[in-house]
Amino acid sequence: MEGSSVAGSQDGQIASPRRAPSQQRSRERVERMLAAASALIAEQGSDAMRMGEVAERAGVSIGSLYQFFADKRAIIWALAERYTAESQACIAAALAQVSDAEGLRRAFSELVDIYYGLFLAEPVMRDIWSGTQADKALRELELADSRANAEFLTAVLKRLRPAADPATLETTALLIWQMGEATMRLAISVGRKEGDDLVAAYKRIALRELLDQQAGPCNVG
Amino acid sequence: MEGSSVAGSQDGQIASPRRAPSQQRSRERVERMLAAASALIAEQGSDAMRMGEVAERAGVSIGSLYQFFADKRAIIWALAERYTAESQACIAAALAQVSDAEGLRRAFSELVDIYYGLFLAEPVMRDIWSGTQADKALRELELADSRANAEFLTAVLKRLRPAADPATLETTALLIWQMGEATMRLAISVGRKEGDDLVAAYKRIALRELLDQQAGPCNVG
DNA sequence: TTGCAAATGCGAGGATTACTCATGTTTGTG
DNA sequence: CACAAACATGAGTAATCCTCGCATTTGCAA
Repeated sequence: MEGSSVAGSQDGQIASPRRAPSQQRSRERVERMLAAASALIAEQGSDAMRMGEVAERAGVSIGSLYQFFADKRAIIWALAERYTAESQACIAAALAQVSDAEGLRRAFSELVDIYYGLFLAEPVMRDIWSGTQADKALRELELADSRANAEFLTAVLKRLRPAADPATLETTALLIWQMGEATMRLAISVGRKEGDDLVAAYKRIALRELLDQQAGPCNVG
Repeated sequence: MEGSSVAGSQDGQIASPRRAPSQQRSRERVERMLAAASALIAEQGSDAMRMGEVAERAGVSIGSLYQFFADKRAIIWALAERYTAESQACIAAALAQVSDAEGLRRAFSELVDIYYGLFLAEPVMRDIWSGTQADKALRELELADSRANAEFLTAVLKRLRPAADPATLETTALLIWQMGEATMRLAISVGRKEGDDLVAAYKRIALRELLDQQAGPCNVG
């Protein structure tokens, strides 16, 4: 977010932070490193990605790699940050204009489709979010990302239902969002057809909840 | 499931399988290995668990460890299998007797509470299911487990709604279940109070869907 | 231009760790 | 008791992440 394309890593203990590239030359090299890492993750998964291979493919030495990234996770983190920033902007744009129930229905449906497409199309994002995150820091980034995304949903709900309890709306939005991500993960790990069905079912369930917020269950006794 | 408490591992390539303990002595040693691994995972997480430390704490040599477990993941796999078997039995028992809507409501609610309690109380299960699964095989085990659990839910739904499309019921059950697991993961990674709220909200959403299966959205459009 | 400090680049080597294997020991069984 | 199979051992191997001292390039002020 704040111009930090390079990160030190953390897992409770702080690893030595790294220099941010200040020259044009090194900025380009860092880009090549990230591109190489992205390609390797797409091919083999982040777990099988080797730092030496990243360096080789980027045309730099292993030492240069570690000049800008504190450790292996820092590279994955940097890539993840890019995706989250990108998708957050997309989500904010989709939900910003919503002012009524029908608008929410359309925007949410479209949003889910876009997200689903992203999951299907981006091997790197898929890998990073799909369980290869043996990493506390990454999980926390994911949680922060979920919260930020849910925030947009909360804002819409508050506009549509000003009388409702704000805390409840926040909980609902976070849950709906988290459920959506779980659905995506499930959907991409099963066949395409079953995945589509699952996403459609999620849409239905989520929309029912989002649009019918104030009512209790319908015909349950 | 079939008396196999010891597993070889796989990730596409099959690692050399290991001997199953046939003597009383070795069965006890294998138990000590699993207990040691469980304790270490509870303390530090499976990622930080060191094979040498497992062996040391179990009072066996590193060689003996590898006599019964093909690799590190095989130990985690074995522990995970125990938990899934245990929880599947629990779920089957809870849902077997359900024959009407009110019964489903009670059984499902109780089930979610039990599962939530399990997540909160079992550091090992939490660690294994909560993202430290940098492992394709484990994710597949989790998916198989989800399917098996959802199967019980599907069976109930089919009993309650014999007229409904079976494929739709299956999709719904799987999705509801996966959403539940996602909710648990989220709930244990936020504070206790927020976690409880999330679980409660999940219960409400899931039950609305489970009990109101055949109807469309209530007052939408 | 020149001098110099800071930034960048390099890769052999240190450190860690999962896992193997040759060898010795124990157990069940005819 | 003999003997094969199961079990136990731990030093050694291989793979990999990351460090560190030193060489080179860049920006900039004198």
